[in-house]
Parts: sequence; C-alpha cells; structure tokens
Amino acid sequence: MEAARENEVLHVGDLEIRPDEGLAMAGDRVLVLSVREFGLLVALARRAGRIVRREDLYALVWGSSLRQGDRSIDVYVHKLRTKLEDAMPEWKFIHTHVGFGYRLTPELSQAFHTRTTSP
Amino acid sequence: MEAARENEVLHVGDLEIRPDEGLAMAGDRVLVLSVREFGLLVALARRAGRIVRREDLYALVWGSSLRQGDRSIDVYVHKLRTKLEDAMPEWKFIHTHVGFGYRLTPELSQAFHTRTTSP
DNA sequence: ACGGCTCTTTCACAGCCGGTTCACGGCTCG
DNA sequence: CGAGCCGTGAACCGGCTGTGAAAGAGCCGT
Repeated sequence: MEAARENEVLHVGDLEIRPDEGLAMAGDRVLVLSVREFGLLVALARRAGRIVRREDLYALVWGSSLRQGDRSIDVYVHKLRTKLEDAMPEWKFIHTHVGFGYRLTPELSQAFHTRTTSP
Repeated sequence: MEAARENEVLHVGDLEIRPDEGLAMAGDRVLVLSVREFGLLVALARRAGRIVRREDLYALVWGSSLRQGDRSIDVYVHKLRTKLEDAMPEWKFIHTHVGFGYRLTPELSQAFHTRTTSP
C-alpha cells in the first residue's frame, strides 16, 4: 500500500481528491465511496493520464499480489464508473486498455444520443 | 483536546457555535448539549465539510487514543443527531462515511428531494 | 454523608453496508 | 469457432454502524 503524502490534493478534471481524508469531490459535490473504491480512485488519480496495470492497482489498493482469476478490480472499476457517471454524466474518466490496464483521464462522453430506453 | 480560539464563532448552515462559551444555537434556538455532545459538535464543526476519522474525533474530544471496540463515538453521534434533528428536522448534518469517519455538512433531508434517477 | 439527578460508558441486538465471489454474456482477436 | 478478456448483476457473509437500555460515575443541593 502506498503512503499518503501530507495534505496531498489530487485534481483530475473536476475531481478533487484528498487521500489523507478519504474525501473525494465531483465539483462541489461529495462522492460517497467505500474504502476500496476510494483507494482505487486514488491509485488511478496519482497516475492520471497513464495506463496502470492490474497487478499494480491490486498491489497499491489491496496490498498484495493479484491472484490468477481474481476479478475484484473489474468489479470495483465498474462501481467507480457508476458513481462517477452519476455525479458527472458528461465525462468519462476510466478508460480500459484491453490487455494492459486502466487509465484515468477526463474525456467528454460522446454518448448523448438515443437515451430513450433499451429493448 | 484542542484549545479554543479566542472568541471563536463557528457557522455551519443555521448552526452557530461558540466553543469558548459552550454555546450552540440552531437558528435562534439554544441547543442543550452535554459536555461530550458539545465537544463532538465543535470538533466536527471545525472541520466542516471534511471527513474526520474516529481516532481523530476521540483524540480531540476525549483527549486520549481510541481503544479497540470503544463505541462511545457512535453513541454520541447518535445523541447529537437526535438533538440536531429535533431542532432542524429538514436538515441532515452528520454524514457517515463507512470505514473513514464522520462529516459535518448541512444537507437537505432526503425526504425533500425528488427521485429522478434509477431505472 | 445522603439521595437523587444527569452524564458517560458499556452492553446487546438488529440492520445495513461493503468486499468477495460466482455466473452469465458480450466482445476481440487469432 | 474457440479462447481469453472484460462488463455487469446478484448472492453470500462478515464486519461496521445504529440504537435502545442497563450499568457505572460524577455532581449537586440539602
């Protein structure tokens, strides 16, 4: 696990993250995150714009080495995406790089069409 | 325990707190609080909007380090919540962040919001 | 010192939340 | 088409938190 810098404040787009307080805000709204969700967000934010491998994410957040077949990261990336999208629908933050890992970067969503329910 | 600033007056929403006088008011109504309740409110108010860890709260209000299994904080958070809700039912002040701590922020009670999400 | 009160701490139980795992399905690439 | 990778909803279960009540401690006036 990575130690928290003193009074560290991370900014990624309109996200503001204070690792030592366990606090993350989307604009002026407080995000309600679990411990794992928050750890994942911090790990990604400290490497914003760069791809972070799953093994590295797991080591940073879970504090041990990723076991074969463990899907925890996928699940928590999904949970984080959901909460980030709820707070800021027009932005997409977590990008998948198949076979490599995940990358945190604020990008405008292209999807604002055909929001009229699905079959 | 944290020393009181000279003539310090804290404002959180319609709450007004004077630490050096032991006085807390909800609008124009005086809150009747015990020593512990008041200390807890002051500690939270001085960090309003940010998450305060249980260990920090205990150190600030009780003046010693939180022992494993001590539930005092939970009990007094509950007592404070009850009195604050009695005084200002439409506002929710103390928010729980599971695994992190508590955060003091005035937010309108959920009952006054209209659900516009969830499929 | 005594009795009664309030405040604080502890206890017990219940409910909820979050972490993990499973299962299914879509997608990509060879 | 087959294998691997990823998205996603849901079940399981342990731990954390909410809450009412009992037990213990301190305070106060008489």
